[in-house]
Amino acid sequence: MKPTSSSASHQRTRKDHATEAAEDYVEAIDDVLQSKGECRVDDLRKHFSVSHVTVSRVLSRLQREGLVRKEAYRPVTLTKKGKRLADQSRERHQIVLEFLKKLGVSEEVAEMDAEGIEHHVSDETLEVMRRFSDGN
Amino acid sequence: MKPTSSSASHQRTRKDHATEAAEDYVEAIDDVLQSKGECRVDDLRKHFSVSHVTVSRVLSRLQREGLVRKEAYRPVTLTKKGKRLADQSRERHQIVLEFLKKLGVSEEVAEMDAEGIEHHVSDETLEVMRRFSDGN
DNA sequence: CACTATTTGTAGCATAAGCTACATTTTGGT
DNA sequence: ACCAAAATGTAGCTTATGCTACAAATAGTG
Repeated sequence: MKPTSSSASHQRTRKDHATEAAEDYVEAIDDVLQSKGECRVDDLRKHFSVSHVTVSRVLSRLQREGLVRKEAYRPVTLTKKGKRLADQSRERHQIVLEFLKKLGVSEEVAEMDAEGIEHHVSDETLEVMRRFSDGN
Repeated sequence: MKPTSSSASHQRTRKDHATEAAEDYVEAIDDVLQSKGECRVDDLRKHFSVSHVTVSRVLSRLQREGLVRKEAYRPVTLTKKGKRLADQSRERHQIVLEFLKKLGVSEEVAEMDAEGIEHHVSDETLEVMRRFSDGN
């Protein structure tokens, strides 16, 4: 179970879409937890604009992977591993977002693009972005 | 058949993974066509490091969508629509790549990141990147 | 407490992309 | 021309995400 991207066995597609989803979900869960105290399937359903069924199934997978805790009809919580991933994801997100805004991209568009881009930026590029946003 | 992203019916996930694949494929096909004169399933198999079966199935979908032409055991060609998409994709790719390099990201990493990023950059951001690369 | 509305779960279907195994067609070499 | 190698195709399975429809649990209200 190595998320190394260029693994051996199955899957593929730069960084795995599954991993992207995991990052998006833990990030969203963490956000909801911080703003409302608890996070329900329905919160995520609204957040991602998908059916509750899709949310439910993704959460099951994330639970299998040890990122979230879930009991039927109860709120969702993040494991330590999930919280760590959420923090990392949010940090990447913030760096990309800040960078885009500093670059001159409008607030709304920067927000949208950051969500798509954050999963595809290497550590090197991220560092360059951070420096750019800071002193330059 | 609107690629508007926030459509009504099914699908989802920012910009559709299917669309990303389409862009990657027509871009790759066009590259191979330019460098070798013809493009075979096997060329794409190597390019994407997937099985020939996967390539074959994706090509069938792209044919359904009117992007490529395909006959059993023959080389693949691009339709006008496919060629147009390839050109657009390559242009985006080049802009992102140039931008990253100008930013200070190393050649190899810039190349890798550009592939991931190009599908998630809005026209606005792309324009900002272009300007940055040009005069600044 | 009961009844309804909301939330979540399950079943079952679709599409996309990944694979292996096996069949078929082309190509290449003698 | 023939036979083996390489390239493609097909069948069939997997995982991931999307949906609708229907069932079950929780919550809210009189």
